[in-house]
Amino acid sequence: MLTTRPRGTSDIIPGEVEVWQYLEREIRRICREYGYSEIRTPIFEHTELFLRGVGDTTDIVEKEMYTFIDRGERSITLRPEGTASAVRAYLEDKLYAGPHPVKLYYIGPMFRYDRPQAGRFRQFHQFGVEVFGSHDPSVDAEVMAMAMDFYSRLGLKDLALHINSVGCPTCRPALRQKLQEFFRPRLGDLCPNCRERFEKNPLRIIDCKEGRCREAGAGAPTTIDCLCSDCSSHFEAVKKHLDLISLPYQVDSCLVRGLDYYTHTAFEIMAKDIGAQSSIGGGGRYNKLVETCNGPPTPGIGYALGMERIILAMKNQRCPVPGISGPDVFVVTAGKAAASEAFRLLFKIRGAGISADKDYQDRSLKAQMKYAGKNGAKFVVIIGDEELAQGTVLIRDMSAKEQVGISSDQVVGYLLDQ
RNA sequence: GUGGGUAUAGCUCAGUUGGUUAGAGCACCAGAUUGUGGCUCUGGGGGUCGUGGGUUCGAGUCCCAUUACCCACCCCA
Repeated sequence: MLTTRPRGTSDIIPGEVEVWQYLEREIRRICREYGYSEIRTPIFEHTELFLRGVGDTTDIVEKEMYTFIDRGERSITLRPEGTASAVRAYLEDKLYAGPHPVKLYYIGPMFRYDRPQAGRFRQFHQFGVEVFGSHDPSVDAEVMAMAMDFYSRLGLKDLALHINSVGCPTCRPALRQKLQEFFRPRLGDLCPNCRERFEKNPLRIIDCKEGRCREAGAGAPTTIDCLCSDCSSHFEAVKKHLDLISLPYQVDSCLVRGLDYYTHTAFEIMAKDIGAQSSIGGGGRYNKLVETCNGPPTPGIGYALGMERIILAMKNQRCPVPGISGPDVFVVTAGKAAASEAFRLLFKIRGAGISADKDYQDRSLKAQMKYAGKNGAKFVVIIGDEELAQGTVLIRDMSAKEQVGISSDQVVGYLLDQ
């Protein structure tokens, strides 16, 4: 072997690809039902899009981006997430000029330079949705509901929806100040990481998973304590809408997502039993992001899930995946002379829209039958010297274990009737 | 970026205190049945034991290094 696949990437091979195709089918179906249209954006973008969009103090931007200089000396980055590109396209392709809200979805690979572990890869796949142009809290609820609906369609259970409000530029400064006042005397108790966050983004301290920071943060002011009246009433309305459709959730005032663009609503869906990387999807509102990208003031909300993690959860919970069927017909030959006729017949059968295959390994009749059986062929068409001489073939129904002889020009018609 | 674990056939794994020619199951191929699949039986192919050093009369086994993978921290989907 010349080389292996790069670290943190994977091949999706036959036998595994079927669950991906199933997921993609279900994604397209639910998106159509909820009124989302697909958008496909480039896999790489100008680096500045993510610096501005995702936020240059985030871990993603600081240490996880695949950034390189192209031959035209432009700084290019393999997209680490989908929202920034969607916002860029919303502006660049002037989607803001059309009717609102604009509801988009995407499926595709994302890239983050992390140490791989269970449920975490350097190239991974996200399905995400974005809604531009509505402040309505019912949209927040609908995005969460759609996510939960999607999981339940796949048969996933035991998921927890955590929600929070992270405030807006009106209430952030007050929260920031309160947090700094609270943590200033406890700075020594915090992890080195959080000591840096103290200046840059004190909000993140209450979201830190380190034991010492959790202890130091006990009793710290929460985002919810400091919400301005707009944020507060929006959050109450979101919860009301979730209640209206009886969607269970838990308020987690420590939930602060790692992307800078979130305002108001933030949420995350957690799964047990998929390892330490238990977040199976997350999102939130980003009412200032379009402006940050030099667009007109436009509210937005989005959500994304990691497809690898979904598949992991589905495996662990033994969720059924629709089976893949073998070819409808397998053409088997006995004797060299029959091969030409079999090849001609194979294409006639395929020409009628029936899936059909044959042996390519010069195997014995018995081995061909075995191969056909293993591949799940529904019917086997058998041609040997005798059939060739008589202008007939045998058609064997594999599950019924019965076979009939018919004239070779009636084969397609016979198969179509089955 | 930090820590722990693992590496033997295509896959899952045995391999004792270092000791003859490194095994099993599954998978693959063939035969039993010279024209008929799933079951059974028999046989076969396939391994520089991750890589590079070292210790030893002798290393899959012990030591060192290295790489890859897995898991966790962190971060996130």
